[in-house]
Amino acid sequence: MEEVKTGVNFREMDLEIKRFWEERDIYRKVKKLREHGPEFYFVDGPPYCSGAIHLGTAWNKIIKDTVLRFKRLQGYNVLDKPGWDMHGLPIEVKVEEEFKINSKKDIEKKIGTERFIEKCKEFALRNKEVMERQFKNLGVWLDWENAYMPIERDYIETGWWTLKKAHEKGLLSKDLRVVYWCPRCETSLAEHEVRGEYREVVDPSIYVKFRLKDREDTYLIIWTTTPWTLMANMLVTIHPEFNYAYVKVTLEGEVEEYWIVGEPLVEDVIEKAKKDNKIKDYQVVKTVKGRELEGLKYITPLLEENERLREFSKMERVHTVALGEHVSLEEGTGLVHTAPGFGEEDFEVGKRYGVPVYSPIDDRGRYTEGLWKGVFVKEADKYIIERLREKGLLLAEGKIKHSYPHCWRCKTPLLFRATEQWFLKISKIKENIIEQARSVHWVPSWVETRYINGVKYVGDWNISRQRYWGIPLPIWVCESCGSYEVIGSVKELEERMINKVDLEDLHKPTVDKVLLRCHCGGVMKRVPDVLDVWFDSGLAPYASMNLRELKKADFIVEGHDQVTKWFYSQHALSAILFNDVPYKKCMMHGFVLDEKGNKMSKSLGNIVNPDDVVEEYGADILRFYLLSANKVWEDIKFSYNELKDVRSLFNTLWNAYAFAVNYMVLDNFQPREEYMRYLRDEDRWIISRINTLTKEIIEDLEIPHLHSYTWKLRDFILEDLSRWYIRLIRSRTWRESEDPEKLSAYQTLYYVLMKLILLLSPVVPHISEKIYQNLKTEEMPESIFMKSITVDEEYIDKTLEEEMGVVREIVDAIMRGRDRIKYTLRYPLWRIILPKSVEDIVKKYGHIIKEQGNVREIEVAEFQGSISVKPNYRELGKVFKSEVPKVVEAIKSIDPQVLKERLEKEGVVKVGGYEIKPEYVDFKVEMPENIVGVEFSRGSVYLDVKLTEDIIKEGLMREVIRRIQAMRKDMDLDIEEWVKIKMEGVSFDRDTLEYIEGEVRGKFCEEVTPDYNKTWEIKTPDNRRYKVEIAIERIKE
RNA sequence: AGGGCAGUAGCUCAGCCUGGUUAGAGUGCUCGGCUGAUAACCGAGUGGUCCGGGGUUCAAAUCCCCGCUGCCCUACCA
Repeated sequence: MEEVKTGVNFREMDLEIKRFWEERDIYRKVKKLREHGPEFYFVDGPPYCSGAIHLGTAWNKIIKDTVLRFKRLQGYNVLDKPGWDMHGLPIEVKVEEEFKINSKKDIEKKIGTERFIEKCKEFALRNKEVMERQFKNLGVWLDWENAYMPIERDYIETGWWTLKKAHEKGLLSKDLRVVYWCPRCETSLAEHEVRGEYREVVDPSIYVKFRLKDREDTYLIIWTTTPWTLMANMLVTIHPEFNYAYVKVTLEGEVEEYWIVGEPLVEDVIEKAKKDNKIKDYQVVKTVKGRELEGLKYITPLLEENERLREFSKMERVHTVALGEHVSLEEGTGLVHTAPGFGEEDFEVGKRYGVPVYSPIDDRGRYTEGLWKGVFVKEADKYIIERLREKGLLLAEGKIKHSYPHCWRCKTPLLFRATEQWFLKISKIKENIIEQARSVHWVPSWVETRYINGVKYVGDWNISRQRYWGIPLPIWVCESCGSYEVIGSVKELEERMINKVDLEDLHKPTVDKVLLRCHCGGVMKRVPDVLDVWFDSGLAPYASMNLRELKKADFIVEGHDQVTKWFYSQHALSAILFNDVPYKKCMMHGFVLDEKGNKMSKSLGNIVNPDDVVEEYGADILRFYLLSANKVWEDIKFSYNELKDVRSLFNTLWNAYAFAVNYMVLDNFQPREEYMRYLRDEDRWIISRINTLTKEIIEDLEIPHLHSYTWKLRDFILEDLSRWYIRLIRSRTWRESEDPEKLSAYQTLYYVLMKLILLLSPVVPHISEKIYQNLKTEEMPESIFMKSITVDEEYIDKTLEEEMGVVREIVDAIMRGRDRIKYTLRYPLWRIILPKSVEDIVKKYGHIIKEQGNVREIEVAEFQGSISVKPNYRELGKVFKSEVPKVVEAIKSIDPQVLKERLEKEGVVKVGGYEIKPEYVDFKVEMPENIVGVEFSRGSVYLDVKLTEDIIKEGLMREVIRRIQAMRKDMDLDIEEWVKIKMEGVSFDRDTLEYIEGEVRGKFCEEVTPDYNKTWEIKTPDNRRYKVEIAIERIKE
């Protein structure tokens, strides 16, 4: 053990400890040590290689590191591969920026796919390095050298294997589907790319009349915000269960028409129509259920403008009324214009009715047919509106502000367009997924609801992307017969390929070159698509280990944005392959927001860089802060003030540790079991406390409830250790070197600190290791992380813990009372009176109360005074329910003193017809004004102040000691340094002087050559004033 | 629009599951005290429409319903 300086710099310490771990290869040694322990399989949700971590990703890894360090302390062999998300559009975009290009055409024509891919790879790897360094700076111990990377051959192969399996199970399909399409980037976008990209836009809002084919005066009224989709209208969908009204409308010139509108919306529609139409009168003439209208044939309004629509209308079910549950009566007319080529729900309805999926636009969003061929569809809106007006089919026109998806890259409003894509048919196994989700241990538990609700709404998973940087789809299509095959491994591919391609790397464009022979004799070429990046990370549970079987993760944890993303994507794949969920326990954490609760973002300029925080405070302070600022599933408002609170907490810990060690060093203390024989009550108390704490913390970390874990540690450090235990043993530490009571205090401190730092080590690994390195003996393991976390049950004494709690309350009450009457701690209290309820406690721990409260006598007696009664509502409520107020009235109607005595004698007392039992009431002694009484949980403490000469003298003595000590401190003397003191203005007897000398390490002399002198004013409680001059001289060697 | 979570002191948060009459802690501010581990600590004061409105109950921060606000997720409601 070596002496410890206070005023610690946690950042310097954490760098020192990181060096220590590095030089001694501690991480590997710890892994090795736990090699044969029970396995704990952790799967890291891979962060995207964007180039820099933020506080949220820092928090994420700190949670993981803390939990895993704890599992290791429990002896588990933790599988702890980190992972990286490396493919995908975000990196492609960055690389496009580097090349100063921005279209697919440029990639293929100007740069070349090969060079482009090469650059993406470089970019991902470079970012990975930067982020890895940042994670390491936080003290995160993961198996960085063996991290999983989806760009590696094995990983890609696992992806192929997965798809092949899915195919074999009939869960892979090629379908025409409506997808998001960016007309500027000329590509489809994935659902997740659209998330968070909804913005408010103003669109046209029009009501259109669709005339029925067989009745010239009857119209279906529809509402739409995308007039351009009318060019592909196929159906009008209505709800089968809703009521639809035939409204007889009388227009200018006595023209009568019938409008079919959802019944509750009639007035609404008429109101809207009034603006552009002279409606003289209207009347609902008939109401029918939606299903009765099914099959009605109508004339689509843009029939003349699009040749193709005319062809389609000859088909039986085209341009008829269809039924759909998705129709609502919230807005519009209750009738929905349906264009299967331009909308997901429309597509579904269209499929059910077997009408063509008609999507007459090109990659850039321009019509490929019809009157406005070549015009960008949004541009065509106004022409269409005009045309409808001319044709008399426009009922009303307006604007609507609503949220609409945009391209996250170029901010262009997206279109919906039917294209051919590859899908995993989640719809077929959705019920299984939901069922499996119920077997997961979710933290917090309501994530289950959220997850399941999320899954309920997901459709089939579109896994194909018309992009470059991703796992290539292992699907080859025959150019002659159109059949396709899914390849499950590199070996299989090599066996099948009919040309010669080096398959070292499996990305585009390499695999694109591979040709296979079809059974029909034709040549098969790979589909050009790559996989959605969410497929990459979804593979992680087995691909990270290169497995071909399910290995359920014991634990995963990610932010709340991942509930419907990674929690789902990996489950979906495992459900397809193994019919099971790939994790047992799944925890969700929140986001880190700025101080005001805003999201941290570049545009707001409020981003806090974790590296900067670590640089200023050290990694441990940030770690503890992030795990204690809130419950893990709630968001954290990042605050430097709270970070400072954490720093001061660890300052306190450090000072407690320095206090202990410095005295131990001074006395050359060596820890020994045998000193445990001399334990005093307070020692046994804190030893019990630390073991209770250990037990509770193990439970908290098992869940894991990291907030209770850190909160309990904080309370222990501040309340139990620093503010109480050290205060109690202070006097024992000044004793001479061989005093067993001092040694037992040291032994206790040693034991407690060792246990404490072990509990702290998962969250503050550097500080704990630093303390451990100084406290450890030769025989102990090289690093704190090689130790095991255990509870010494035999030291737990619950009664002692409770009783000590009461002792502390009493002492605190004494302090409060003293404060109230301005009677300082330096003057002894002649006597205090405590109630009978704490008689045992006084008997056992009276000495502590006396010492801490500076009390001479404790008397145990019931204070005689007027009594008041307080009803115990909880108890009364149980018995009397609604009678409670009457019972309370009855209780209050009799003299409390009488009630108390009778209850004591008779047990049960009848008042006003109610039986009153002792547990129904509490009695309280009212204190007269002139008595100093202070309440605590078991009654009151009464302070009896009597100023005798003797008491004043003792107080004066303490006044003097305190001042000399203050002067020593001013002089910056070492604790053991001796001084000469000259004192004038107050006198003491010989014994007192000697006592003072002992307390302050000084000798009173007649003459000194002062190094420091000072005059003090002392006022005693009996209002005597002393002017005391004190001069101190250092004694030099 | 639907789902989940949150709303309590100037600020950060406990308490709510399991209802009990004086709603807590830390921090901030004011005043006082203590101190040879502590830029620490202790005490007093300051500070609350427990988001709003209904309901259940003898009793609601707590349970129920309806709203409002914020965050996340889902969503082309045409």
